[in-house]
Amino acid sequence: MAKASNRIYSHYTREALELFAALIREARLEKKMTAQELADRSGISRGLVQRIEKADPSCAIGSVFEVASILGLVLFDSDEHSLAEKRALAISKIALMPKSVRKTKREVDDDF
Amino acid sequence: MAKASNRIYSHYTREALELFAALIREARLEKKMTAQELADRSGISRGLVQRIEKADPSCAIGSVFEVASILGLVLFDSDEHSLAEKRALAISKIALMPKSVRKTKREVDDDF
DNA sequence: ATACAATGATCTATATATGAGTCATAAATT
DNA sequence: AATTTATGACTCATATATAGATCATTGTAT
Repeated sequence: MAKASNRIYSHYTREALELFAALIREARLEKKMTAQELADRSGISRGLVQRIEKADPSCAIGSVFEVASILGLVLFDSDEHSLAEKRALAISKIALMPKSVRKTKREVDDDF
Repeated sequence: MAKASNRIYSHYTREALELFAALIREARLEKKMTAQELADRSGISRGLVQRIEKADPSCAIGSVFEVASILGLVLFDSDEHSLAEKRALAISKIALMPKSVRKTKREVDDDF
């Protein structure tokens, strides 16, 4: 068996994973697609689709996003900006920031 | 080397991955956290943080979400409903749907 | 200008995710 | 009610992601 990997995840992470999994399964059923079909179209195995729909944290993020994409799920809630725009925006913002973080003696980071 | 896995991903998937990666790096720099620090707090290695920030599709989704969670990134844009609420909603919706998809002779699924 | 710490890149070894089956059960259509 | 397909659960073999180094370089701060 896959041994379930005894890693620990935050509550938030688990819930996000479970929501994502539920959205995927919901979309698949809505589109009346079998797990096998979805697997084929996504270029992965049926077993992996099953694990994705069970919110297995060890699945490759690329596979999960691809499945979501095939199902037409909207990632990162595109409201005003498109996905590409948001990406470009974030990247240009990063360009303006210090490229590496320097730990001075100034205690831990207290930015709140 | 990791051999980069020659899998193919949709354009949408790639952009989503890159946006996610950018948001993570941006948040880390904003919080003045070193890659090592983020790795420690997330329970992963620095190398993995690097790959995540480079939008490597093969990273485990659990690790990526955990990193995002540590950085306080909001997954699935919680507007009206909380993450948990959305999850519960999706799950109860699934419960009302047919549990398995049946392929009749009625051509492929033409739902558009 | 110098020092030092963080990053990026790369390598190796090990753990483990994934694909490819199989089987039993559940559930949808007839 | 009977049939047949999709699903869920499991096993095994193999590919590969990950941790854990090290080293060169870049960037920050003094």
